[in-house]
Amino acid sequence: MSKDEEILEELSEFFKAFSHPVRLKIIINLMEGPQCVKNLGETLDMSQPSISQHLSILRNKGIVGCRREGSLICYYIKDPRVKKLYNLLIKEELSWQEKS
Amino acid sequence: MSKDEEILEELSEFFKAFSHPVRLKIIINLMEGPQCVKNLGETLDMSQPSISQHLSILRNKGIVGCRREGSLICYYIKDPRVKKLYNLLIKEELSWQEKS
DNA sequence: TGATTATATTTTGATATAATAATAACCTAA
DNA sequence: TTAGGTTATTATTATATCAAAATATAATCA
Repeated sequence: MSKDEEILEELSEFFKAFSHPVRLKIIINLMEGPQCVKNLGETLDMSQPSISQHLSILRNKGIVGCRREGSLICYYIKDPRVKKLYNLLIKEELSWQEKS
Repeated sequence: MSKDEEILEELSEFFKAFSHPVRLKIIINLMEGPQCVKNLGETLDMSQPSISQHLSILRNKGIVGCRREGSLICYYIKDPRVKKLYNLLIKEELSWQEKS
């Protein structure tokens, strides 16, 4: 596979991370700051395994990172492109977010 | 479904359009200007039905539009978010594109 | 150590998406 | 009207994704 093909593969994988409403929710929440899985689950009102599965997808793509903090595992946005994308296209669509 | 849920659904569908390398290629080509299906097929070296299927996906999401021009059908970028996204995240990753 | 809380992984079944081949539809020109 | 070139649709099969349930792992605390 050529260099350009690889780039397109990687880019499409990046966008695939954003192509599910639950993952979008997770990403939007993490944009406000690092969160542990438990908090995410409570905020989004979803089952723990479901949250965990989507987090592992985001982790495998390098979109988010995580660190253990005692008994909790704290997730945070890792890929710098996320912030760009959030500011450019996502933030302004969200009615519950103030535009700054 | 709440308003916010709908927004997230729509956004995730938008990103899904970019989550396949062939669709990315098509979009990148169309960013340089409108193109007929035949040209796209030759440029991307892909089967006509495959191109046509991906174009119909992009069409259904409102990402691209098309018009007939004689015996050809000409596709063009329709969703204004595409240009933003292209300039922000895609252009700079492509080695064959000059950065402006 | 055992119990509890927090998180991850695996499995299963349902659904969606993909590639390919075959066919249909549409336009133009002879 | 027929032929040739262009595009779309359909059907099929393979693969990927999804949600949900069950189970496993890891840390903390009694």
